[in-house]
Amino acid sequence: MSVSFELKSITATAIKELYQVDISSENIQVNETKPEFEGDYTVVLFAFVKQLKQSPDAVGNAIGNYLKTHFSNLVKDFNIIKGFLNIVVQGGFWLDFLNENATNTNYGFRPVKQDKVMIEYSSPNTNKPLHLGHLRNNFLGWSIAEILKEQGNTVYKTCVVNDRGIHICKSMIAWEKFAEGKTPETEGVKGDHFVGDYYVKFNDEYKKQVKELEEKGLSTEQAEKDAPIMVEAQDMLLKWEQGDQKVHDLWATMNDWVYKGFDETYKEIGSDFDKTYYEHNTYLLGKDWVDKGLQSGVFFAKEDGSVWIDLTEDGLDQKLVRRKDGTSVYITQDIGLADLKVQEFGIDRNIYVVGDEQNYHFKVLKLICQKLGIPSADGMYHLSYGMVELPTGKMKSREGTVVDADDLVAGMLRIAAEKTAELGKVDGFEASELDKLYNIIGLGALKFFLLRVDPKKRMIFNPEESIDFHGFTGPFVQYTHARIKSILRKTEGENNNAAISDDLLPLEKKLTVSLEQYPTVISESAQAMDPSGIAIYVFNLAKTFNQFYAELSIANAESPEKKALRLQIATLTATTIQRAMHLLGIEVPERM
RNA sequence: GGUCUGGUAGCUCAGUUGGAUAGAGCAACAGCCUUCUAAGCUGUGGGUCAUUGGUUCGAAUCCAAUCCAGAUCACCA
Repeated sequence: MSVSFELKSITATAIKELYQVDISSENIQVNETKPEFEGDYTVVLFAFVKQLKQSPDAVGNAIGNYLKTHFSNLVKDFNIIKGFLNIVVQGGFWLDFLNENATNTNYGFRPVKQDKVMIEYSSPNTNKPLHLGHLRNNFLGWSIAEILKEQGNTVYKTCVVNDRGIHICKSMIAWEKFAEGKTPETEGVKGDHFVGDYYVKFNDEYKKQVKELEEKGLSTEQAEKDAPIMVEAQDMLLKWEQGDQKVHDLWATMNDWVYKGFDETYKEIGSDFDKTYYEHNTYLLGKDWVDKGLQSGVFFAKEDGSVWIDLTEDGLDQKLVRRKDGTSVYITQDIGLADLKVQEFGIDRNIYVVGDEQNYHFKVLKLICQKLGIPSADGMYHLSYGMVELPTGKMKSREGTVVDADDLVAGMLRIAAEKTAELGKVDGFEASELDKLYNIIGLGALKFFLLRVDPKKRMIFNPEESIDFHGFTGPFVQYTHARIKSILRKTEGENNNAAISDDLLPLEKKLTVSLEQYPTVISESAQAMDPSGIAIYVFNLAKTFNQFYAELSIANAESPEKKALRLQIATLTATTIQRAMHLLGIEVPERM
């Protein structure tokens, strides 16, 4: 149990003993004491002085004295300032903590939950390559999966590939018209980019045709509908749905090109999946649920035969679930897929990492699944994240203003290589080791940049300014780890047991207190489905270590006891950095 | 128009269920490498927490209204 949790609990005990008043420990506020005051943790007294009918000073004194006498193993001393009860934790407590955890290479792993959780993330369309927005999605999904695993859950990562539909047909039509038999192999272009280029070509041609029709006097709306290339794409979609062999062959070929490209990108950025669903296999799911819903009265039919659900009582609108011609809409297959996931994996929780533009959709989906009684419907959660925008506004693939994922990653690796070369600290590295290092640093900077902000907030990325390698960044944290490892290499095998000594110095204390909070940070991040708390935490931990490092010598400490103590602190800091960064999908180097 | 987000330093962002004098990084300026890796450390300047009102011992945080930005409300996916 964490110190702050323990303090809440014993404060509740004290209040009960002293005043015979029950206050739940959750309602007691314990903060870290501000640096300008004496103490480690602070109990905020205002919250219950009214209930106890005494002044903050009186209450604080009573509680402080009670804790000091009855919990002397934890509480050493206290002081009260303006309604804040500052508590000094026994120095021995911190030493015990270090002795127990310093060599624990699994520090932070706490199996407190045993749910089966599915996390759907990435879910690309197969008509164009991945871009910066996908990167945010991929990094978030992967990180949340690791965070939930760290809490003991069993996690299945899944990807739903949107491999059918009008957007694919657009690329296909453009390829038929303009490619003259070219392939990714003949052109030496990555498959997803190759297909994406034809998607762009489609839109160029489409725009041209619309303009021509408009000049002939058609309305914009009519021109958009009548443009020959669009008509051809629609026609191709129809043929695909009818199972036309030639169309299916082309579709399969072009999708394969894209998959190959995606696989490369996923490998590069570290995304992986336990199960991949393809939309061409799932888009017909959910039809039986519409019938069941009609029978049970969850859905209702209108006169024209279309099927709806009325969500007005839930504050939403009426929503269509089956067209009058009997065909499915998008949400129908989501219902079916949600059910399929439960059948195949027996999941308790079903998390979707999808952009916030679909907030409404997922609200509806969850309500429908709950009303239909699909198992685990209550465990459905839309991990909604904000769009990544450019200073000029939204990225638009049709207008070529997207930041391409592969380009961005390549750029990050190049910058990592340049900076590393400038600093010249990696003498003796072999070429393969250097490549590995650039990869660790470049991707570390990128992932940290995207994960350090609250997922639900929109974020702005300026391609003109490269992502930083100093300050609140991945490389800063990685560098701190490398520094520690350098010391640990030199002191390997030395006595690593801190003898009992007097009080810790301020920076020794600050680091230790911070280390002790790590498991709590993980559970808060898991609870909030938000990796940014971990990024902020690990940055602050690294920063504190660097202060410690600048002020105190570890290898040449003033006494053997101090050296042992600081080695413990350094060891646990390295472990914590490594594990916390891993939860963000970021590796840390031994040297850099 | 309805619903939902968001608005904090020049820029990018933190700020736990309301708590002490609102914090980081970047950028700017001034210092620190003969001593464990300077991708580091120390210091300085920088704020009407969008606006107005309310709730109370106390509000960036809760409530209401207003302004601004975005998303969404398709027999599209």
